[in-house]
Amino acid sequence: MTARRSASWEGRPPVVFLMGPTASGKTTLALELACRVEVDLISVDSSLVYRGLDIGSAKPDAATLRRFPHALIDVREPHQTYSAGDFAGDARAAIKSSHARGRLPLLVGGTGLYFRALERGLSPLPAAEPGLRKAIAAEAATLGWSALHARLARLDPDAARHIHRNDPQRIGRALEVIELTGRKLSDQQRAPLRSVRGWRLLKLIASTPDRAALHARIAARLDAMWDSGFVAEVRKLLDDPAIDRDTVSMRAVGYRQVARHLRGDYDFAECRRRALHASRQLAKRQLTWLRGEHDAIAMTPHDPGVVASRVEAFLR
RNA sequence: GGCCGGGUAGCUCAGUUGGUAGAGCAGAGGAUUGAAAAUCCUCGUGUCGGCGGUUCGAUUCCGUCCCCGGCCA
Repeated sequence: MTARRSASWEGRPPVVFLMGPTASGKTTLALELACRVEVDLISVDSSLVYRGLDIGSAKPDAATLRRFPHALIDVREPHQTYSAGDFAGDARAAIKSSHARGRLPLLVGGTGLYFRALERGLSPLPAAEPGLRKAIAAEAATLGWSALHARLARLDPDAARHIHRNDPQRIGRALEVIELTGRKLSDQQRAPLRSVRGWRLLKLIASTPDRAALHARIAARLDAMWDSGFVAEVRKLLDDPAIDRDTVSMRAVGYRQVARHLRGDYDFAECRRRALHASRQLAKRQLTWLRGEHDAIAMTPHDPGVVASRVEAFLR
């Protein structure tokens, strides 16, 4: 409809975020928006980055992606890792190139940390170092995580105060950063975040009428996944010797439960039950992130015309 | 219709030798700095099926009625 093209955006170029919990209909809404406004779609989703995670991640199908190309989908092999830091860099580059072509970047997804890392920036910390991470995990296996938390309390009392003693992931990361930099994590996090916001930002949330409606959508979508061959997809991924159940991509909701079912930990009925539960818990955590987005506007996903005019008004 | 079990949190159940009750699961709220679909933290008042009786006090004992199983007819 409105073909809005200019050689470049003068002043602060616009960016739109479309956030929402799993199964909220945000992808459909983004596609409908893309039919009405000229946008460049950029995915903000920690699972869609992996090639081969298609059915269980609710990735748009190949035909849809050809018609509506998305940046940051299928940018890693399933045995590799991707991080918030990777995302912040990649997304910034994608936004920049979109602006250079005079277009509107539309970031759509449900990964709260990725949105935050992009909007507010990250402290300048080193990336994960797989060997060191493995060494710390091995140490924890013999000494116990409480011993490592105690060590953190010696090396960086402030960080230890903020990290719960039962939180192995954050204890490990803190020790990793201290080891890699020779400095306290808490000191490095105190430095102001270098947020690179040179844009005007419109934040939209795809919401459902209530929690029960979201739960119903989650259940229906999961059923459709089983019918589309989700189990076979996971079996094929696990055939790759580089992939096992500790692989980051296999910890995603649904994939983890199916992998355990395929290993014989429980039957398919139990697998379905657990996958449904995990999906609902994910949605709940996503909603917690979204409640913190005070400057975002909630939209019902079923009203693409309204959303489009909202975006048009923002561009004007 | 008779006999035997049950009826306690959304679900499955425990328990109170009579002093108005607690686990698991489900669910909810929160945290979130390179694994984030990850990793953690916190949260349990419910006519103890209804009505009566005994008792200072009944969810607990007694009676009766209702409901759900099982067996017998």
